[in-house]
Amino acid sequence: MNSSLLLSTISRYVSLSTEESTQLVSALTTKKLRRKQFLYQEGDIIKHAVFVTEGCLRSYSIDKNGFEHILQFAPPGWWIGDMHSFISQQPGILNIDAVDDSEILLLPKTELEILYAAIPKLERFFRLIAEKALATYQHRLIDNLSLSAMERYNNFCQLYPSLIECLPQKHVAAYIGVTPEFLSKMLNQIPLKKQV
Amino acid sequence: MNSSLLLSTISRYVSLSTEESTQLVSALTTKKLRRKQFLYQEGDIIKHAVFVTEGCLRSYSIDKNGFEHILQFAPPGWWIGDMHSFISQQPGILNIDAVDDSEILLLPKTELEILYAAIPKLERFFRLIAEKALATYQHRLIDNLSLSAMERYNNFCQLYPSLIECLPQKHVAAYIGVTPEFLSKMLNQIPLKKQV
DNA sequence: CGTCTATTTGAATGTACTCAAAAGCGGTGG
DNA sequence: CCACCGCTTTTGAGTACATTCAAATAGACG
Repeated sequence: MNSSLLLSTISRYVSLSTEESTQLVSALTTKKLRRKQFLYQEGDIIKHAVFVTEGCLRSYSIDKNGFEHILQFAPPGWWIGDMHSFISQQPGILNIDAVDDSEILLLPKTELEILYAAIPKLERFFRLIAEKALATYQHRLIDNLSLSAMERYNNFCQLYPSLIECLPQKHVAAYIGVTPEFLSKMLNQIPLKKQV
Repeated sequence: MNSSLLLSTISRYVSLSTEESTQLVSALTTKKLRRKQFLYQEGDIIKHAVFVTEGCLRSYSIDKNGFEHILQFAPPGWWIGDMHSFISQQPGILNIDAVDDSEILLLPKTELEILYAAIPKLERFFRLIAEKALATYQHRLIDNLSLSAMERYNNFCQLYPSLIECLPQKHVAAYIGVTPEFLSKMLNQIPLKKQV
């Protein structure tokens, strides 16, 4: 199983002993996902913490008009999930699927609770990454409230340069909060404006 | 010191022994804030976890055009802060001030680190509230991406019924992401539309 | 009362959306 | 290898939602 990426990620925050690492890894299962394959759909209860080792997943909601709004992309090394469903064990509002063929590690919530008791450092790790994710969402919300569509696009390109190359434009649009048509016009009208 | 609200809040997540509670409380300091008084300004480094016991604080950023965008209101029982600055100890982008005359508890980050080592249950508590806050931000972001201004306003009224009564309308506008003028028109044009 | 801030109102403007249709592009099967 | 299919992107015209700027009105507080 390809758990080395997970262990090296954890080691940037806390240092686990060999036994602790082994205990953690033994709680994991691997899963491969085909492009466009669902991992979770709206209404599901999230039973696992999900860590991406290959490919790319995304989480998104579908509004009452049928439009997708993307909350997060998860390339290798990232966690992804519907946090509300995960902590409350109630049906979630997010869909999670694979943008590319992907491989993920699944850590059952029930196992995680046991590991927290056995390995306090693991609880610290999840506290730290929850805090970091919280900071990221705070900034994203501020950006959505204060920046124009073009500024949000530029921001996205700066923050996720590797993603911009591999994502269909409509996914970028659904992340920054505009329609695919508008993003297309916005990007193609830059040269026109400069020529005038 | 009025730490009972903090202790009862914590007890909803983990149960601390009397000694542990005492140890925590001894790390706290109290501070009173007058209406409109700053606790932190953009560029400050957040050195404390801040818990509100009375009144109401808010965190917000000011964009390049001088407009305020409110990230959070914190009535009694809530934590507030610029998480990125708190965890990285770099200058923050948020302003935090008192909406009403308020009283807060300050827990220095340095003390908190010590407490984490001494009281694992406290680390669990902060993990749990970080995860809960994360879930809240995920939903808020989805709402901002998918709902109209009117729907975001109704949402706000439902989620924070006690706040709506005591906040100036322009703060509500700065939270849901519209101009004060537009919120005013929106609220006053409902009856007009219904009369026609 | 007077001052300061918040709210309301109006007209003009702008940003982004809707709907429709065409063009591009990648994969698949004949 | 080409033809076709489905999906993405582009383009255009018309529209809607929200902003800007300005000015009037209302409220709060010393």
